[in-house]
Formats: sequence, C-alpha cells, structure tokens
Amino acid sequence: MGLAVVERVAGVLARPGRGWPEWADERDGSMPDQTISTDYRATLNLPKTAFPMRAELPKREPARVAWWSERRTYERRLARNAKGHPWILHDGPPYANGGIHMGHFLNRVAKDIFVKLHLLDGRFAKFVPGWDMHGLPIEFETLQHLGLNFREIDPLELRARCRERAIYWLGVQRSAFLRMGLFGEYEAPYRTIDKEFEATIVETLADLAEAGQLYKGLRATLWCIRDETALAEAEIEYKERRSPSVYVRFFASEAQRGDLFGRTGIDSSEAGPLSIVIWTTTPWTLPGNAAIALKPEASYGVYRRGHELLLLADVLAEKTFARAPGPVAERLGGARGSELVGARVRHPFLDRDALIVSAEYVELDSGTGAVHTAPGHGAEDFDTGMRFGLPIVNPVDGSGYFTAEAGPYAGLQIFDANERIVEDLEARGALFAREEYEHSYPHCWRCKQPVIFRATAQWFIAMDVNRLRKRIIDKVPHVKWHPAWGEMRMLQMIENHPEWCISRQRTWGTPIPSIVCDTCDEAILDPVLARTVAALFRERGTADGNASDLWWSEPLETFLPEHFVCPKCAGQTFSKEMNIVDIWFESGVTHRAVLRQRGMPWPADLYLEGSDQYRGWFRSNLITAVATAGAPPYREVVSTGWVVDAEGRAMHKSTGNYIDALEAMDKYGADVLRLWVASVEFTADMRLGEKLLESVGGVYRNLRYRLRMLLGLIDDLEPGERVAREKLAPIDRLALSRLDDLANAAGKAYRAYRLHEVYLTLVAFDEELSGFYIDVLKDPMYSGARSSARRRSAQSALYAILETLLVLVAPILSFTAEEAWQSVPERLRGAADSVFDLEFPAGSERGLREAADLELWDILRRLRAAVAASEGMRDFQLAAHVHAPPALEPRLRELGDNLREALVVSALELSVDPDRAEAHVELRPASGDKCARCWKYLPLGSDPIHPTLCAPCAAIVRALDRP
RNA sequence: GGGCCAUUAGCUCAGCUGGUUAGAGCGCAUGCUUGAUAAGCAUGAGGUCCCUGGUUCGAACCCAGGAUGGCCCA
Repeated sequence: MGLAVVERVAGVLARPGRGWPEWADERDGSMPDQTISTDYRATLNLPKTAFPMRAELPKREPARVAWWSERRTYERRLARNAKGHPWILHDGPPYANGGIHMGHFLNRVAKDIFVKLHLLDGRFAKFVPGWDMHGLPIEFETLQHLGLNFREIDPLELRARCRERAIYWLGVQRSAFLRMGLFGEYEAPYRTIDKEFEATIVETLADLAEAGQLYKGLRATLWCIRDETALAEAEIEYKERRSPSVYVRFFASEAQRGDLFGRTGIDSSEAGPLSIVIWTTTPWTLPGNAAIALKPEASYGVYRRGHELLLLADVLAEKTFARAPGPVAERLGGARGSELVGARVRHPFLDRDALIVSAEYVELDSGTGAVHTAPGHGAEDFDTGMRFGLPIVNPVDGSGYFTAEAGPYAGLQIFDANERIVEDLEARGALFAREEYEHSYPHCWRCKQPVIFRATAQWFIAMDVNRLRKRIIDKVPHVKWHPAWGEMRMLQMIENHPEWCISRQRTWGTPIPSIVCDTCDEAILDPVLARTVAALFRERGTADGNASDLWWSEPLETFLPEHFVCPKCAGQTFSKEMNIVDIWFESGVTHRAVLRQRGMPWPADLYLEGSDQYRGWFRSNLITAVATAGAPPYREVVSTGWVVDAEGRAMHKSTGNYIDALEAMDKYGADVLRLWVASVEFTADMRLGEKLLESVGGVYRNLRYRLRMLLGLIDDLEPGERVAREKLAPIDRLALSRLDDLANAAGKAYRAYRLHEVYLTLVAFDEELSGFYIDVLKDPMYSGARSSARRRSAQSALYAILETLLVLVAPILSFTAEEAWQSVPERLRGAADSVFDLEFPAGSERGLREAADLELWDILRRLRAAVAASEGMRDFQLAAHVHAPPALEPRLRELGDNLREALVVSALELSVDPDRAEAHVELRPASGDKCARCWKYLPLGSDPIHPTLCAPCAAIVRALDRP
C-alpha cells in the first residue's frame, strides 16, 4: 500500500509544470520533511474550470455577438415572455449623421441594461431601436459634400442623396451598437423615413389642425437676401463687417413730452425739445421700428445739453455725449426703466409712435441703454414684440428691397438705403452722432453675403389654444422623474417656452402638406387633404424610405379633396407650400409611430435619454401626446448626464479629448465599458479617461476571477447531488440568506434605475464572497471527501450563488456572464441555453429567519476577521476559543463544525460568557502537527501507512487507493 | 446674462430626517501565502467634505453669497 502512494507521488511530480520550484529547498529548513507531504496534492479537490483567467474581451466579444444572433437569444426570450406583463422602454432615436462616441455608448448600454433586466424578470420587454434620419445637418453635410446650394439641385435628387447618406450612417451606427452586445429589434428598427412613420407625422399634423392647434404666424428668421432663403443657425458664419454706427433721436411730441416729464419728475416748464437717444448699426431697420426697449431695473436720466433734453441710461450718458461735441450736460431728473414703460415717442421719419418697453437683454456696456426695437428684424426684438403686442413691421422683401411699407425708401436695396436714411436723419435733426463700426456680423455660409433678420410666415403649434400648455403642466407630475428634479425642469420648459415653430424652408424632411389659396393668399392646412397625403404615403411609398417624395413629385390635384374651396374667399385654385416639418416634431411623434405597433402598448414605461432632452425629445413627445391623446407618452423618465473628459471638460473632436466608442471597445472590451456605465452616477456628468478605465478594468478582473473560482469549485457537482436548501449545512444556509439579501438589494436598485447602487452592492458582495465565504470553504472543499455531504452542501450553495450572481450581473456584464454560463457544466445548466434564459430572483419577503441568519452571518464574519487580523501565527496554526453571550451561544453551537470552519482554525472550543455582550475569540496555538494533506494542526499518525496525515485525511486517501 | 445640475481620499462613489474618531471599492505601500498564483489574505498611509459668511450647543448635511465644471436657453 505504501508503495502505491509513492508511485502516485511519482506520477504527480512527473506532471509537466507541477514540480517544485527550484528554490524550494533553500527556502525553508523543514523542506526535507515536507517533500513527502506535497505528494498528497493530487488527492485534493482543487478548482477546475475551462473559464479562462484572461478575458481577452476585444477578441472574444464579437464572436459572442454572432452567437447570440445565431441562437436568436433575445427573440426567443422575448417570445417566452410574451404572456408576461409588457415593459417597454421606448427608444429615443439617435441622429444618423456620424460615428458613435461615448455618449452614445452610455445611452445605448444604459437602455440595454434595463431591457435585459426586465427580460430576465419575465417581462415582455420588447425593444425597438430607432433612428432620426431627416433634417438640416444631413442636408447640410450632403450639400457641402456635393458643393452645391440647395437651389442648384433638383429637390428629389437632393432628397435621394440625403437618404443614401442617412442610411449609410444608420448602418455604421447599428453595427457599432451590436458590437456593444445590445439586445433589441436591430433587424427591424424604426426610421423616421419609413412610409408609416412619415404618414404618422402627417396624420398628427392633421389631428392638430383639426383641433385648431396649428396656426400660421410671423417669426423672425435669419434670411439670406442673395439666395432668398431662410437659414438655420448652422448655416451662419460670423465675419467682421463695417457698418454705420448711428445715435438717433426719437423726439417726443408735446403730449408725450408731458408724460415723460411726469415720469421723470421734471418741471413741466422746462424748455427745449426732448428725445430718447438710441444706438444702432443697422439704420435700414429703422423703418421697421416699433419700440424702444429699456432695461427695467436700470436708471435712466433726462439731461439738458444746450437747448435740448436727452433721455438715456445714466451709466452710458457720459460715453454717449462724448461722441458729439457740445456743452456740458446737466441731469434734471430720471426714473427706472420699468417706470418709463408705456410712454411713447415719435418715429424719426415715419408717421407713427415708438412704444417704450422693457427687456432684460438690454445691456449697459455699449450704446445708450435704449434699444431700437424692430420686431421684424431681430429674434429678441421679435420676442419683445410678441410680449408687448407690437406690430410686426416687415417692410423688406425676400431679395432685400424695401416694400411700400417703408414709405420714402420703397424700392431701395436695404444696405444701399443705409446712407440715404442717415442723411435724412441728419436733415431732420434726428442724428445725434455717427461713426463707422467694425463688428462681427452673420453671413451666409454659402454665398458669404451678410444676412438679415426678416419676419416670415411659419406654422406654429399654439400652446395656449385648448389650454394645451395648462393640460401639459397638469400631467407632468403624473410622470415619475428620475432624478426627481426632472419634474421641475420639465415644468419650466413647458411654462417658459414660446410657441413651437414647426415649419422649415428645407428639402430633406417630411412635408407640411399645406396649400395657399391663389386668390387670397390664405395658407391652409386641411385635415382631409393631410390624411389623403398620409394614405398615399402608405400606399405608394417603398421600403427605401421615399414616401414623402410624393409631395414633390405629384401635382397638387393628387391630394386635393374634390370640390375643395378656400374657406376664406371660396377661391378654387391653390398651390402647394413647400415647407418641411421641424425634425423635433418628427421625433416628437415616435410614441405614435412606434408604440402600439408590433404588440407594444401605449404609453411606454420608460424614456431614458441625456438631460438635454428635457428641451428636446422628452418635451416634444409630451406636447404631441397630450395634444392628441390627452396623456404623457411615458410613465417614467430617466435622464443621464454627459460624458466629459478626465478633467471634467466637455468632449469635442476638435479639442482632442474625444473618445471614440469603437476604439474604446477595441482597447478595453465592451464589458469593461459596460461596467464603467454601472460604476458611475449616471444622472450627473460622468468623467472618462484612460486611467479611469484602467481602474474599472481592475474591478472587472476581480469579478471575473471570482466567477472563475465559483466555476472551479462546482465543477464536479452532479445535478442529482444538489442539496435542498433546508438540508444544507448551517453556514451554507446562512450564505444563501445573504444571497437573498443581495438579490433583494440589487433588484430594488435595478428597478429604481439606480445602476450605481447595483454596482456597489455587487462589488461589496463579491468582496464578502471572496474574503470570507470562499476562504472558509477552501478547506472543506479541497480536503473533504469528494462526494461527502459537506462538500455537496457547500457546492449546492456555491452553485446557487454562481447562478444568481450571473443573473444579477448579466444585464451589465453581458459578455462575461454568458461566457461564464457556457462554462457551467452542461448537466447543471438544464434548459437554459443562455444566461438570458435564467430568471431574475424574485424578491423575498425578508422573514425573521432570514434576518436572524444575516445577523449570525455578520457575527461569523467579525469573528473570522479577528482571527485573520491576529499577529504571528495564522489560520490553521491556531486553535480558537469563542466566548459567547448566553443568547448567542446556542446559535453558534448549532453551527457545529461549521463554526470552526468559519474561523479557519484547526480546533475550536465554545463556551458561554455571561459577562460579554458580544462574542469574543481567544486564540492559542493549535496542538498537534500540520497534516501533510489538509494543513490543519491535528493529531497525526493514526494510520501507520500515512503517518503524516490526520485521521480524516488518512481515511480519504485510503478510500482513493481502493480500486 | 438666466434656469437647472455637480463639487466628500489619487480615481469611482456611500454618508438616512444636522449628533462620537466622515466610510467602501479601486489604486498605492508593507507583510503573509504559494492548494484561486498574471491570483488570494492581512495591515497601513491617504481628507481644508470647493470657498466665504451665517443659523445652531453642534454643520459634509440647513441658509446666503461666490468659484469651478456641465446641460439648456439668451
């Protein structure tokens, strides 16, 4: 028999790579004694698994994406959940015009995590991704690419080119999204160019028109007089330009003079003409003047300067007077801007008044503090005009010539008119001073000519018709906002925002099917016509996404209802208007175009986007939903912050701190980046940099190694040998109570969208698992008899931990969880082909038993920590004496040998100590000698054939020797 | 310029309605282990809780003002 052992030893030593290191003999004088003791290593049950230590994520992940796709893992799980309660995260469409950055990564992965969570939870969590594919940035980029102005290309041709471009970018983004490991209907996403989508847009317009929610009104737009087109902010370049800078007197009439004297506390006997002095660099806008804006809280004074009286801001008086030679001025009286509101003065050359109004934007570092206001010629002026009900004077035509409304200047080109106007002002005595002025002025990106502001007719959604604004505000609190301040943010967006202008004079988009009466010029958006248009889109559009080309390609008669007459003048001939709808309106109807389709309910359970979407998609969807369906399209809204660089600054391609998502995945692997998403508080801004990702990589490795250890420990467990929970060894039962606790906490955090809390919970458990439970189990697992009840109990608990941990971690570390699940012995995996076929642990109602278990678990951890932290001898060299208070002692005694295991000592004594409130451990050297096999200090030599072994080890080894 | 958000250890974050000595993980240092080994365990160092002022017996926490950064507007 002895020989048999020696032979076995020889076999062990001969195994490649498993010999003693060369330095072993010099290391410790006792080595000769131990040489034989190492021989028993082969009789231990050491961890065994094929799950590799090195993740090699960038290499392995793409194969896993293909694996999921081939096995249709998402689709099959969704089908299995078909009877479950739906849980729908409605996807906000990214814009299809570029590659993907870490902001996309965060957004997609956060969504994916919650989709997977709910799939695991048995919910019908169908996820239909979408893309926003129309709009100016794509049109702009395409035109630049072609080197053309949009008037130089046939609209249908331009639309075809834009469509190609958008579809190309959709493809680029989709493949990057799949690389991230996302689940969802990526083979059939929704696109805003789909015929059903475009039809829905137009139908929504029809509904709004029918409800009287649409109107056509004026709006100040940037306008290029050479190209005769409205421009968007993106099409503007700022260049230096030289303009006349003029200070102009607006004289008060006799009656107006009296009013102003009263307001400024000046004696009515004061002689001389009174005027308010304004400053402008665009004299040609003076024909459009309707008001003078003052800063409400600023102080204004009336100054005598020679024979005349001048009113302007006190802080700017000296500077202004210095521009025109004259006597020293004397302040006679004054008032706050707000006190002057409502007064009037005469227009310098037209027969009308200018009203004094207030505006916060008036600045006091240049000019006179009295701002010439022409609502037709400036965005701020326009808003002020709306607030004070000023006439929107628009005396300029599309090519930059004055109309009859401009009186004496009719027919003049506006910039040419500057000189004439200044001369006339001078002749009338209205010119206080003039200079030339070099300043930054907006120019058209295409023709490089200076642009102007011009009031144009646009389509609006009326926020206050049918109390729409009020109805929206009432619904906002019905939504659950994460974080909670989102509610206030949204309320402010709705309250403070003016009317929503939904028309654009562009080509790449969905048409607003409005028509103009040739007789009376009335613009009409007829619901019946609009529905005809939508129906034709559905009927004649193809899968290419060209349905709305029909508005360009077909004559109006195709759409016009029979016997249609102008509701205003009964005219019978009409023309198409060629406006497209704002893309925010397009994405604003995704809830109509996507939800309720393909078995999804309305409203959605969740919208999750960056915090810029309070202004954008959250808002646009809310408005169209309340306007057409009377309720918000979402039950809950989660907003995320922005990904910024390691120093907290915004990422830009131009500043070089930009991180490309594909490159990052190639370097770190999607799972490390996914873990980063969970590791940060995503409702605030998130910093990201190399160093940070390295450290997340460290946490990833920890998690991975512990999964590997669990896999290694359960390798030889047979399904039939799994021990029922009630029959587990006491410490294993405690471990499962702790596991339930984890599942509860993680589930709660997940469902509240507190990902970072999930992460902290998992990492903390992982530490506890590794530092305590696994450490404690090593001895029984390694040195116990292979199929002993003790080992099978421990393995059953470890298996439960592994499975639960994989489910908890799968939404985040999808690749790693799947890889680990595939490394679980097939016989244990049962019917679950994928980790995503498992069930999310149901929340347990924590009972008294569980609470008591957790308490005991913590006591054991504390006792073990005391042993581990003891100086000098360690672990099995020690024998422990636990002194327990009377209430605790029986509970510890029930643990039996598990108590000794938990402290990782060779021997344990337990006694009651009535004087102690807490258990206390006293340590002394263990008696006996180190067993060559299990390393515990015990009496050795009970078996003469195995003199270096303790009795239990000797019995195990003998059993192994039997054939 | 306005609204909102953030600021706690080198990094990522906890810190409940104000209450002893402000915690965790990662990283770092030191030691142990060599039967999780490109691993495991223990111990330790590390903090002007952004700043200033106020309220309070007591402030990371409440109030006011400011700084820096971010988002949305202007």
